[in-house]
Amino acid sequence: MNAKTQQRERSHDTILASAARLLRERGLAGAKVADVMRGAGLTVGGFYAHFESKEALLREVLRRASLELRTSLFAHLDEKPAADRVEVVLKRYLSARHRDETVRGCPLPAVVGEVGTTAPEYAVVVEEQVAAMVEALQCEVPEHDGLSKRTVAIGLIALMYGGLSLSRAVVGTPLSDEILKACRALGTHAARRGPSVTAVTPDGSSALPS
Amino acid sequence: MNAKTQQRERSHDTILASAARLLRERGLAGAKVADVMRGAGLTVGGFYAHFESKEALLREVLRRASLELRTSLFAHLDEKPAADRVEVVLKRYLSARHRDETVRGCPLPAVVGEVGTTAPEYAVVVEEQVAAMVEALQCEVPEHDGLSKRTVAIGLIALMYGGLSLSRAVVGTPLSDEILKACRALGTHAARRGPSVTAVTPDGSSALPS
DNA sequence: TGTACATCAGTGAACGCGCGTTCACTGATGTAC
DNA sequence: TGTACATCAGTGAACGCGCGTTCACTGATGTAC
Repeated sequence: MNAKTQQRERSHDTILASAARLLRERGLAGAKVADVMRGAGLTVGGFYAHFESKEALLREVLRRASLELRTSLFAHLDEKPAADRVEVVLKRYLSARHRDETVRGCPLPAVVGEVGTTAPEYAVVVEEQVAAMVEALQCEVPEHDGLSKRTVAIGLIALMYGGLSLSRAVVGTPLSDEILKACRALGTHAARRGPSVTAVTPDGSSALPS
Repeated sequence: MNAKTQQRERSHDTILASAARLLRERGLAGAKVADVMRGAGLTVGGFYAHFESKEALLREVLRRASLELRTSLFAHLDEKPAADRVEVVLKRYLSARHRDETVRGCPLPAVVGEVGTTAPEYAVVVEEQVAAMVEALQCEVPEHDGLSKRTVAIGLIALMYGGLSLSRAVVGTPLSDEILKACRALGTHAARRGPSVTAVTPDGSSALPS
């Protein structure tokens, strides 16, 4: 292992780290090559010795950031009772800390809108990463009378992603915290065993709404 | 009313309509002034006789598009039984049609990500419009044992926005339809009356999960 | 009613700026003898 | 070990392109007499 080769690998990693930060903070279009390199303590010109293109870099960064998120989101879940695990994930994802630490955490809020509009070239990567999230989360969903675990997992991911995105968009207003709180509550409620409509009241009458 | 004045107003409206289409299809940065004017059958140069800036135009468009969405989303709800109304709204918002008709419908999926990252100057408008959606939806939420109507409304909006956005980002894959379906199901379930955990089974034993 | 002038919606080219990408060059590190 | 040459990570300026905005101009419509 050369000093040269070592330097090269170190730079490569620094660029990836800088790009990951900027991608989450500013999105695909906002993560500019010159800024990424500046963030890595380098100059623009050197970029193309490390990555084929901006697109190739961001694809790689998306994969890594997404894996990182799953790791931290599902960390130490085995220490929690099975019935609480979804709630723990909801609390972690829909926390004020996760909202405010734009530099870390979930890359989706900064990316999904662009992929649906001007950057469809990242659709495959996003699909892979959302699918991976679904796979991971559905293992933690408790038995549910009305809905499949996969259905609950997908719905919760949409709720979490939507809540965090909206909360970030209106950050600074009271609505921002309210969104996080409401999504945690609704998510926790929705993941419960239920469907409450088929439940029966203690006196034996049906609780079905008219 | 002059022919000149009439022409001016017609152009103004055409520009707004063209911008509304492009904003939903390509987002804030993607709705380029030249394209908006071309879409209105005009040329770039004339734009600044109608609007102070691109930002002023898009602000106006966001307000209008958002109002339009609420109107169509809550239309004819009085014809449905009160208990079904939330489900109707969920079905309308989370439909394949709404996903595919990018040119109409909800402007949020194309906009929220940018507002949270590179376009915070639209945060106030977005906050207003999300708040208006919450106000409108909470009136349709049925009584709920565990959660306030407002909490349910906010959660459902995050779920709908998140589901539609993700579904659009992965459009073309099987996951896209699956997301819409799962969000409809989870949303319908979550808006139901009970917290199911306090329900009691017919034989009188508690249904509380261990 | 006709004529001369004023108004103004819209045109199209240009300006300034920022971006992704390329490329000739530099200088430190590595290699051959 | 020392010397001459090769390699290659990184530099910084330039290229081509696209964007928001400006502005001198055009020509149809409106107004005054």
